[in-house]
Amino acid sequence: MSLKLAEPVLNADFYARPVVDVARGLIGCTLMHRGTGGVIVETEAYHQSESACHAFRGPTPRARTLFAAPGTAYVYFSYGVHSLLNAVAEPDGVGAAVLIRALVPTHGINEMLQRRGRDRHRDLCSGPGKLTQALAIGLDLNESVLTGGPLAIHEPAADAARYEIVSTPRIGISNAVDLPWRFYAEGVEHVSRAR
DNA sequence: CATGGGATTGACT
DNA sequence: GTCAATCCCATGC
Repeated sequence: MSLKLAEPVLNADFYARPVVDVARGLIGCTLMHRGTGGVIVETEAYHQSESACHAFRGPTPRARTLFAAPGTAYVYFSYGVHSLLNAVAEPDGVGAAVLIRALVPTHGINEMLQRRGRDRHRDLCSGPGKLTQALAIGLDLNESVLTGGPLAIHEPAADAARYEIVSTPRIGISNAVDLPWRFYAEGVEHVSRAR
């Protein structure tokens, strides 16, 4: 298996756009970390202007990363159990990011199955905490660059399937529940399931 | 400094 | 359907 994908890594210009556009644009792209990865099929947008975003109260120690340069990885720890991965968007100084919520596993599947301790493909990366476990993405990668580091997101292949993108309210939040800022690829089995 | 909650998941009733 | 796990960090005194 090759270590690198043929498709180019998304650059800072891709991320330096309105966060909702970036969230839609990331559907179909491939997230890779050291030989493991998959195609992004579910995302959510967060922006400092709305109260569900960690950046809503300004650049606190945790939220500081959200204000970093576009294409920075924002990784934080949730429920004392899971790391969650976001891609920082919008120009430098604006607090906004896209939460990566689900992948179709494509690379290093055996390794990911081992890390997850389960044998069902469908459960490998079908949630924000699952995919970080499968790809071994931890807090050490917070503030790392997605545009030229071990963690990277690649453009879709030219012959990749074109997904129909559906938008819904975001999952698991108690503020700004009305905004339809969750995006997923319609009909894909690896999208996170409603509880 | 003490306290409370959370962009979740898996196990169990 | 219900609940515990488990820790970072935001908030308030």
